Amino acid sequence: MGDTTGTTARRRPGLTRERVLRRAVEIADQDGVTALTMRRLGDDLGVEAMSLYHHVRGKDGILDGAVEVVLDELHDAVSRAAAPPGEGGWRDAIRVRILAARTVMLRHRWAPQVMESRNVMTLSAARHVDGVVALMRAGGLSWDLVHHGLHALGSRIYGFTLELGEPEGGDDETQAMLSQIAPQIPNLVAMFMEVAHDDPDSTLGWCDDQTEFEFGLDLVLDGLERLAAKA
Amino acid sequence: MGDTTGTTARRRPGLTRERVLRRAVEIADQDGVTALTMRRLGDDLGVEAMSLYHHVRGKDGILDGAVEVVLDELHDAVSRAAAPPGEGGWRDAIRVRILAARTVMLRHRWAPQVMESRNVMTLSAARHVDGVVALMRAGGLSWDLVHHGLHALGSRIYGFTLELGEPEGGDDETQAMLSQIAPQIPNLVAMFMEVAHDDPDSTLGWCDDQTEFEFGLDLVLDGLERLAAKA
DNA sequence: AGATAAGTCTTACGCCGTAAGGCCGATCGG
DNA sequence: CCGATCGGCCTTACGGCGTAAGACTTATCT
Repeated sequence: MGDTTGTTARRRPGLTRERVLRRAVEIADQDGVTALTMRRLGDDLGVEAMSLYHHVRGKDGILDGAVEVVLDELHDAVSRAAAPPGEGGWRDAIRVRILAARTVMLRHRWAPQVMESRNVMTLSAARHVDGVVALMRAGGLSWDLVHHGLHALGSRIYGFTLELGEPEGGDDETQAMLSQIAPQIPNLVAMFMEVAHDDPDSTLGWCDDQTEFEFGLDLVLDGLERLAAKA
Repeated sequence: MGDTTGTTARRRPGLTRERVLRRAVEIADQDGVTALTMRRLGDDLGVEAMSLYHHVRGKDGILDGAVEVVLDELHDAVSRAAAPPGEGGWRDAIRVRILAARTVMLRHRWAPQVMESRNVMTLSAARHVDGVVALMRAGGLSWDLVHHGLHALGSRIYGFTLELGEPEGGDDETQAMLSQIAPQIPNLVAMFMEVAHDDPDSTLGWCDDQTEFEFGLDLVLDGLERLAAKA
């Protein structure tokens, strides 16, 4: 009380929560989230690891903060991409928002993992979801349908779906083992052959992430739209 | 060569890969995957941590193996649940399989996290997917639609979807903060109020996982069915 | 009986997150 | 102007992690 100047700071910090978190995101972007270590982060900032604790709650605080940075970035991207209200249907409006969110997530490949591994329902996350909810409501969906719809979208609402077990058939060993077990999964093999045939110039990694993401997204949005129309 | 008895074992092991992995799963089930550590696992088996390395590739091998155990369990459950072929549509047949898979995942809450965090495309996983592919093909879906369908299902095919940020509004602090930011997420708040009103006896955790899982699953399966019919 | 080799244990290293406390220097009350 | 105050940073240390290296133990085979 009686804080005349409005600041009680006795010394100007060389470090800042912002600076710490921004560098944390950079490290995770460049070298993966496992490289994001208190000592490494301190080194990168020209500081001892323990000094970080004056600006951040600890490792968990850094992870939370890094996600927060990404979500802010997501918010910006979504805001820029959002069409003025009242143009087109709710379905396409949501589609645009989510695809904008996805462009951010693609810049921070570690973020999905981290977000899934902890309870991320911060203000920035909630505001993004809130925006989608608003569009659904404006489109005439019932609260109940909105609720189920959010669950159906799942993490897709943030622009990502964690993918299990891409083929990854690079090295000879993998190839050999694959041909070993191929008889036990004939349908999968047939599918690979067929789809690879359609798109010859891709020996591996032949699944187009963007296409598959949009396919799944549209499947869900179409389903919701149909349920909304039926009601 | 010339191994007359068929076994070269010089000494009966007190440990076994199977015993190690089974205990690993039990630890993860009981105390979470962070409690699954080499020393802890060794202790539980009455053995030093380093002894485990003669039966398992290391920590990664244990994690992979534990997932493998779960996937085998999943395979059993799915096999038992699978209707004899030719009964009913492919859609419902797949639905039954996936819901059976889900019962297994609910017994091993750590498994989704671990499965997402590494490339799980082992034989048991592949066979499960292969079975779903077979049903889709029998139902007349094109290879292309099958492929997209797998992506759309995502990890739901294994019976789980990782959920982001359940409300979790237990303690007073959370409640206070929530009422603080409520004005910034009016639509979400309205939805919570409405849905909570429909189901009064649930102050929190009011999202029925099973219901939501099935809703999302049906949304995807319905979408695929419609696309298949249109072709 | 001696050799062999698998199974287990011992020791040790370099990481990790962080608790506890000391030092420095900018700011403020007098 | 000066000494108290306290925020910012550093030092040291602890316990836990995964695992490399190698010694010991013991069941089996020749």
